[in-house]
Amino acid sequence: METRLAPAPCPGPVAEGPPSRKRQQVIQAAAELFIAQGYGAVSMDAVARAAGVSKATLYAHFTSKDALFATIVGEAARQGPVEAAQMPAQVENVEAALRALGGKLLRFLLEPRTVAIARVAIAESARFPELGAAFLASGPMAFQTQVAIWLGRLHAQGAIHAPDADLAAQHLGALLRGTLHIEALLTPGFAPDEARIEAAVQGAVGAFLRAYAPQ
Amino acid sequence: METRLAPAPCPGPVAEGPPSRKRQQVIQAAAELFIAQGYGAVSMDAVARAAGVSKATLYAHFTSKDALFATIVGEAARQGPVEAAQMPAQVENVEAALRALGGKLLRFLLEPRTVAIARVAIAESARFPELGAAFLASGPMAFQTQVAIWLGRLHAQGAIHAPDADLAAQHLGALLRGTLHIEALLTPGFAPDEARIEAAVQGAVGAFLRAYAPQ
DNA sequence: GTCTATAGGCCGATAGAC
DNA sequence: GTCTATCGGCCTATAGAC
Repeated sequence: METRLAPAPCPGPVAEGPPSRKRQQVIQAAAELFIAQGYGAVSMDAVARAAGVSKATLYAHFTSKDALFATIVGEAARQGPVEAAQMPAQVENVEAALRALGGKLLRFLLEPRTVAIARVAIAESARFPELGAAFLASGPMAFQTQVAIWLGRLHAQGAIHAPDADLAAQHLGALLRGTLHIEALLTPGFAPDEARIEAAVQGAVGAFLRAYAPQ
Repeated sequence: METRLAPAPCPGPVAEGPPSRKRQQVIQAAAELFIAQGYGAVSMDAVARAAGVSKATLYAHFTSKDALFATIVGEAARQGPVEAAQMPAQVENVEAALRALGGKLLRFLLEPRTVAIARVAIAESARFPELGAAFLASGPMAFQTQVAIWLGRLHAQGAIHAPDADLAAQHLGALLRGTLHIEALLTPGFAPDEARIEAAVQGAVGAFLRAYAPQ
């Protein structure tokens, strides 16, 4: 539900193994490898080598390659896209606020790391269903829920006309993603220039405001 | 590497090797396996077994697993989503026409086979860049180009107001996809009920028409 | 062209010393 | 906890008979 509003209330270790130094090395190295190359292309040997530990140490901390992968991607998905500060309760200029939010979202979605994580999550969601669900819930859905609340507030203020705030949030997100998102997912090294991003944001916000203008 | 760029005009041998019976068996079996399970999870043994041939025969027709995979997915991507017949030159009821088109597109995008192909293409686009590009060009982009032409015609007729038909087509597609597409990609076995699909189409077309109404 | 049989290598996971 | 060394298996790809 909430992305990154407050630090976790329970700071203790959660699942398996203490947060030792080698364990952190493993997690960081594995994250880089899995995100960059995907599940199948990364061997436990490669993880061990990159982390500077032996394979036996690897298996002392994670019971299997699957478990390691699930841990890595699960944590990576929990990095929320936009902070709540991006959606102020009171706005004087709706268009400017939407453009700021849209620019933040779209730029986040197109970051190479974000794209790589999404690609891995989509690729392995068939093998790890709970992983796909977790990514969906803590990523796109969490963001959309926040936006829906915000748009509902704007509607109550009369700044926009969106009786169904959930649908409006879905439409806003969809318009912003446009085709850039799928292009990025299918094109390794995709990096649109700033002008195209800004144009996409402007076009999306324009269409959204025409569709959801007050009266 | 033997990616096919242009669709074969008619029957007849295409790339390498004659279209023998065993070859067709291999292609069909490999397509099913790759689409269902992805590149890494499918072994050449499994393909040979499913096709009812030996591995040696496999390698007699395809030089490597990579080449076989590229052939399969390249052909799968070429199955266009919507025929041009779905976009008549003259429309009396714009909303009804958009709903028909949108329903067709969304239902196609959510078909299990379509989702599986998209998932595989996204998953392996890092390893096979030309594959991602081919999928993008012959899938989403081809459809969007057709829609843009159609919307441009509607604009000229005064049925809608879309001075930038390309942008309008992008927005229409985005609104239709909404969150259903990404949900399907991340959720194995995702099957939204008809009511939800119809509601999504109706909401998307409604928003599109408000944003692109003539005056 | 198609088969059987196998080469040769890399992978995930473990045993046992320290 | 961490290491070195290794096992058993499955993988891609090939050799040679027919």
